[in-house]
Amino acid sequence: MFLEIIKDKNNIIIKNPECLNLNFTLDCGQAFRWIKYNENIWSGVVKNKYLKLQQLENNDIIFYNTTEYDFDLVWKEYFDLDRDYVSVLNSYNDETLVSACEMYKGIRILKQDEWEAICSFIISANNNIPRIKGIIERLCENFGEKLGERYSFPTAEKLACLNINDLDVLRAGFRNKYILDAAKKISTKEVDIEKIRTLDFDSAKNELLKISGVGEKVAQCALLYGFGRIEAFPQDVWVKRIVSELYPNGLPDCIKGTEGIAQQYLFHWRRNLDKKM
DNA sequence: CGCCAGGCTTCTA
DNA sequence: TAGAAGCATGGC
Repeated sequence: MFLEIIKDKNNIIIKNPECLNLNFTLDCGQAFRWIKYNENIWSGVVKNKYLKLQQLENNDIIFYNTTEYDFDLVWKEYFDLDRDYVSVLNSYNDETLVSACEMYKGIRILKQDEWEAICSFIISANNNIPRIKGIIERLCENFGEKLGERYSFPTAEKLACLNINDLDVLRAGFRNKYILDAAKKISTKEVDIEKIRTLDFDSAKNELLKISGVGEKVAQCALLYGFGRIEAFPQDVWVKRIVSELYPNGLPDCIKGTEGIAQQYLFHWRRNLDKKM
């Protein structure tokens, strides 16, 4: 998309970006590490980069203490800024989906670190979002590196060296053994992230399914949020609800190829629907 | 207190 | 191959 980027002292500012709303994007259940302070200021850590950013009333987004180099190398990809979301959303002609996109325009699919996405969505299994965030925060505080005011996501190599009971501090219950299995298989490249990047969708998914604790849904999430495969369509209980209520005979044709984006709008819309009732 | 959560593995028929 | 049970923990 067209971006007007301004350097302001140590900050980078995107002027009025099209289809990028931080409050929606950073808190719609795709990434679990963003913390909101007052004044629409958010802090997070991505790939060993601590970031504080803010969206102003006029829609501008300020990346605090960010170099152009880091913006181009890290944040452009992370916020999926090269994708034309306006065209994608305009291509949807399903009534519910159009309505969801109008209400929540500005959600983008974040391109997260692959390992972090795999591990995070293993933790997400049969869990709720507030608790997922807590477990992941404890994972980072206990086993990550201090970065600014936050901690990095621990590497698979770091976690692979731990004993199962070292993970008790997470209070993640039965998921501890899955986290450890994932860390071991990723760090030894028995499941090879670099290779997965090159594979077609089904082969990539089958690689991820070798990890204990990774089933169909977690694999789809890892592919969507970690590997940037926007054709993935993870179905949690909410999306299953949507499919059975609205699309019992199949998904609308208009989402073909961008299922993951449609899924995110529908997911957010459906969850907030229940909250408001 | 009971139901449920961005599910998975294992057991059973 | 399909369906149910069991799982840890805690949000609401």
